Amino acid sequence: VARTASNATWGADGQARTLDDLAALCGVSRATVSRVINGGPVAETTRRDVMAVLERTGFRPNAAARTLASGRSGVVGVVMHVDPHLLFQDQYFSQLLQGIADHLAGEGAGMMLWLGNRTKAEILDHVLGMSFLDGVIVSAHALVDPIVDGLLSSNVPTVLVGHRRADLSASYVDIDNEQAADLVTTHLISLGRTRIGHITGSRGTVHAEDRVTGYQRAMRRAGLDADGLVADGDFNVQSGFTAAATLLDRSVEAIFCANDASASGALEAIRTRGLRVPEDVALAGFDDLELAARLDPPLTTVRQGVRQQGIEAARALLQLLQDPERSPRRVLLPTELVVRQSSVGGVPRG
Amino acid sequence: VARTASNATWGADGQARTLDDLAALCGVSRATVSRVINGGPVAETTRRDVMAVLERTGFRPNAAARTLASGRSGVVGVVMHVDPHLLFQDQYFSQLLQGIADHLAGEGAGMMLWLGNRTKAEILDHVLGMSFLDGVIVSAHALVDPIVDGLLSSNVPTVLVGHRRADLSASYVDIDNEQAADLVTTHLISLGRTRIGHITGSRGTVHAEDRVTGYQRAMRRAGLDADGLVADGDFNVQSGFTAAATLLDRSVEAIFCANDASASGALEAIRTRGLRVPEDVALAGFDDLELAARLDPPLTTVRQGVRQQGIEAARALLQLLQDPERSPRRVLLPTELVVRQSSVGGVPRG
DNA sequence: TTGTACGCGTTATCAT
DNA sequence: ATGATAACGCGTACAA
Repeated sequence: VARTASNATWGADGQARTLDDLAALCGVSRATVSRVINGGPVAETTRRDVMAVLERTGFRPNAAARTLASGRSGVVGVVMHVDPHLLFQDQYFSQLLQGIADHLAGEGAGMMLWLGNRTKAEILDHVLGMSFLDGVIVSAHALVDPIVDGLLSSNVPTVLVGHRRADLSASYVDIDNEQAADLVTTHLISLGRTRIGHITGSRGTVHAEDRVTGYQRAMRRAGLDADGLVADGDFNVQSGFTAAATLLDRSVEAIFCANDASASGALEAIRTRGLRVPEDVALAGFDDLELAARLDPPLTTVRQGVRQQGIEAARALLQLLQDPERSPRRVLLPTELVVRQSSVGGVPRG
Repeated sequence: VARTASNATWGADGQARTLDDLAALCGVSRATVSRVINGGPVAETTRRDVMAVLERTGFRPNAAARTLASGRSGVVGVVMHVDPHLLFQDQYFSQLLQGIADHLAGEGAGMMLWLGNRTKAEILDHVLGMSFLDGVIVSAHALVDPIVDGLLSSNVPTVLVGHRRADLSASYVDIDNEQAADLVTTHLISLGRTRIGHITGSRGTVHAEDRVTGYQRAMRRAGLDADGLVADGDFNVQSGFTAAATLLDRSVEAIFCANDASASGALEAIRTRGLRVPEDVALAGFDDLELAARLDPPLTTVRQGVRQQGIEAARALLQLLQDPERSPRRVLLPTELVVRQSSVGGVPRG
């Protein structure tokens, strides 16, 4: 490579590799070329000339140098630290990821991704090590999570998907899990069932705990007893099957599952006992992923726009980056009860 | 912020922000601190002292500056440009992604991800714009793909997952689709069936075309007629249902589907006609994702270690980066015929 | 409108 | 073993 005083270099093919190369090629200063690239004030004729050379050489600015000089990389981190078995078993995280990726790509932002294949401490360290990141989106589902804590106490702009009580001053996108769970439970109660069980999600996650709380609230309000009618699951199909068996032993007439996947497991368990849905046992899930409508019978559930949550999280982060002085963004997305045949499809009981 | 001649800065909290800060704090030169961080030759006592300050301040080197100076970022790109509907509908891409992410994380490498939410031209441009990437892994499934072409003709170290005839000189990880398809088809033939149909994957993809070729090869070798017994699908459940209906009209006795998802659709179509699997129609898929073993009856299929392909792709890329002079890495992973009840489970026919 | 010159925070080379 | 000092390639005040 040849090198001049102002660090211009040419590759073997004669292509321009640095701003100085183009400056020399165009007979202008490096600053002018930089202005053409970044949309600064440049005479129209000059711009035209430089653009031509730019096209011809296929020049690409060095991203690292650009980041170092400007302090921005155009790249955000996305952290979804989830048990691998849970990660893509249903479409929850896929949809979340797609929503985020869609919006970021649409805005021209890049995305670094961390999935749950290391310890939380390692991931936090790695993410913070990527100091060029403009910001981070992190799934905040666990009640105690060093990654979330670490990011929030760092100076990296951060948006949570989900939130804990302690995260009230952070930026986040979430739904009102408690309210939604109350709604489904109340729906099941309105069918005339009294022994209504609940299959929880993974204990220790915000989603699971809030949905339990919502379920209990609805039961209490209706004067119904929820004791012994809560069986722990972990958002998984298999756990739904197992937990449902427990509840069926206690002769429940309805089951509200913390998500659609566990509801599909519960459905299987009910069938296995020779019971009918919804005649003998009414069933409801949570999420309204594709799966729900395809079950037989189609599943009553709570629709939460998971993909939309991803989009909103990305949007919130980019807004935060654009205007760092702005106060935290907090987005609470609406949910909707979707009534299908798993709760009201059969012949009414009473 | 305070600033000395050698660009040392302190944040409001007194934390060290640059190497020069630590140098000043330790009473050594910036070079020495750098050596401590990167494992250069340093006196044991000095190292201990610097390490202590390093811990205390929680110092993190600026990644952009490091990349600019060293020419390496420790970040690789992963491009999976796929139709959103196909992306996470079955677990193929999830598993691939997880394999890649696992290995990269294990080796301490970062990962930038591009999914298929922009045009190929836009994605290629964006990826090449991230000039700090040490290398790229790209899914090469389409027969014509500007992303793959662009990356291969760039000077970015690239590993393909899948490959076309034209990519023989590139680095790639793949399986022998033609051979595997031949194997399944031959298995169905060995059951005594003669009218064996094939539901293709998305035409224009390497996987789909190679599997058609393998199917045809097996049929020809057995002296069987494949004319009119090939129905186009697109790797999707729905397409499997539709294509199977077509084939059933032509009274096939067996169907080989290009993947498990379309096989599950075909299964549904067969059932809808009141036919039995495998007594009336034997069925086989491709991939052996979780889905396959869970179908009723469990699906005969070809096991390809999708997750393993991801791991191997990541491994190949990292090897390439470690030793750039090395010749291209080409990995052809084995496949395995997994015989389940969808082909041999019922009462034999003849 | 354009050019000059400095700064971004490292790594790496070369003396010492 | 350690310390100057020169890259690395770009952004951007400031001056012209």
